[in-house]
Amino acid sequence: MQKIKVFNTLTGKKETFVPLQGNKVSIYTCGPTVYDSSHLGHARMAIVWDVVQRYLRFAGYDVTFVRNITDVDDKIINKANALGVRPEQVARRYIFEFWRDMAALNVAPPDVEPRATEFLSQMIQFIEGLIAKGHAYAVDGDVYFDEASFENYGRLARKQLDELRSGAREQVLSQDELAKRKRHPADFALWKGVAEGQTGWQSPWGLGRPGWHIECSTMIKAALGETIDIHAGGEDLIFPHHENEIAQSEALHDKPLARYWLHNSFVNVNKEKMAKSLGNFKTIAEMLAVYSGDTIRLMMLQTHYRKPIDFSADALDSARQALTRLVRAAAFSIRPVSTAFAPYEFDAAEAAKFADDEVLAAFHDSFVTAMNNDFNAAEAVAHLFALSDKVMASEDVIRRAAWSDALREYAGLLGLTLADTRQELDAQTASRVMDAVVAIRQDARGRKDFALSDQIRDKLALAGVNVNDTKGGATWEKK
RNA sequence: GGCGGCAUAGCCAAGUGGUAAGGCAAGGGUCUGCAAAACCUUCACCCCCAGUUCAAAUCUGGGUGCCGCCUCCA
Repeated sequence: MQKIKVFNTLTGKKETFVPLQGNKVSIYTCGPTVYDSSHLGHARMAIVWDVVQRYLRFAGYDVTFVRNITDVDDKIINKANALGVRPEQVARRYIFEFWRDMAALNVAPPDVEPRATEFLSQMIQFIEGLIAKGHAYAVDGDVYFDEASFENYGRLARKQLDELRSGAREQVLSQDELAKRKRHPADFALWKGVAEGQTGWQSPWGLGRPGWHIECSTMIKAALGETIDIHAGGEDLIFPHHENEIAQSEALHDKPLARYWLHNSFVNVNKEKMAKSLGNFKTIAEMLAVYSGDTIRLMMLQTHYRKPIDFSADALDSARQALTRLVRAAAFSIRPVSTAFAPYEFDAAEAAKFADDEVLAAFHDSFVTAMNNDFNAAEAVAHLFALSDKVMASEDVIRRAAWSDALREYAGLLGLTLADTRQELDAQTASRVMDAVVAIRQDARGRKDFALSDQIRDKLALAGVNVNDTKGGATWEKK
């Protein structure tokens, strides 16, 4: 078993990863709120935890990876109201879009993908449990978590409850109604009452909707249990989202929610966080129209996951260029390219063969050493380039193929397909190529070189394209 | 204001005590009708100041600049 070090936000240190039970590893990450298209920031999050999940399986762990879908949310409801459709329709549309984006980025689907709407009764039970233990209180159809009743509040984000007070009070002043209801300004909603006719569910406190944080606590419990190994997400979720999850779950269960808290940094634009609210985002679909999933992934992985990435076309162009070199080297592999949208599995039997080759044994060691150090994919990628150099420089056909196989296998561990698309023409390129051929033929005709122009037309016909000479010039069409 | 983080070549970036991975770009060379690819090759005293140490990009203190969280947010 590999000795993997991970940076734990809870302690602020790198720690040796030890699962709770043997080699079983439970991971939960907060998935998308499906009210709009996903942008590159979401792509980074998905890619980072996809790689972690893949690497842990590679390292021999029996991983259960859970990523939820938040399909109950004010933003979804607002959008549905604006469009005059039902909230489920908004959610469904963006769930499909999210899945499509993930597939294009070769992000393996999670083992379990719970949706908030499937867990309403469990959430209500969870809240009832908190009230019974004196950690929550109901007021006029709302239920709030009583932060003063949970002494560890603020431990993850390193915040003191009294420090929060000043900031929170300003919020509350503008919301008099809330101020009257809450015991402490920083208390957060577990359940929010809504008026008849609005989107909501029946509960002991009347019609209402769950608060944002309770769904994750509830789904973690349902899918993985009361204590999980790894809880991961974007660093902006540390506070208040993850802090509140801890408060809810630990207040109810009296045991740690997660042993390791891992957080990824952002994608920035001009050194500012890419965010919906700032309007500086690029959607995944927009970028996929220009760059391949592999290119986007390589760009993301060349920076360590806890460091911000400044987004730029330059960075993507650079990654595309670099990727081409890996693809060329991987093309010597005789192994099939797998781009199936399926849970990742490392081919251990195949990899065992690599150990007989000293070049590959050394490569394996350096790759694993890099990844064991808090998933340093940037360094691991550097080793891929070193291996691809060896492939390209080798004249031993047998070894070259073996090295290329390994390149593809380990790249796959990082989620890179290295699919060779160098000779796949998109419609636009094909059209330009035809224009070029037709122009050359026109030149030949201009010189009355009919032997050449007829040869071009015949060969194109064999290739499935008819050229038609008209008064306005030559046109072409597929047969 | 409180808390946390970052500062490495033209650009991006890894590296937590022993004298700087990798990618992009650029220059030289081999090959080549030309070009591309490939191969060989060149390119950094690590923001500033002080300190600890035989030894610091790496540790400590101070400074400067930038970012994130404290409100929805990956």
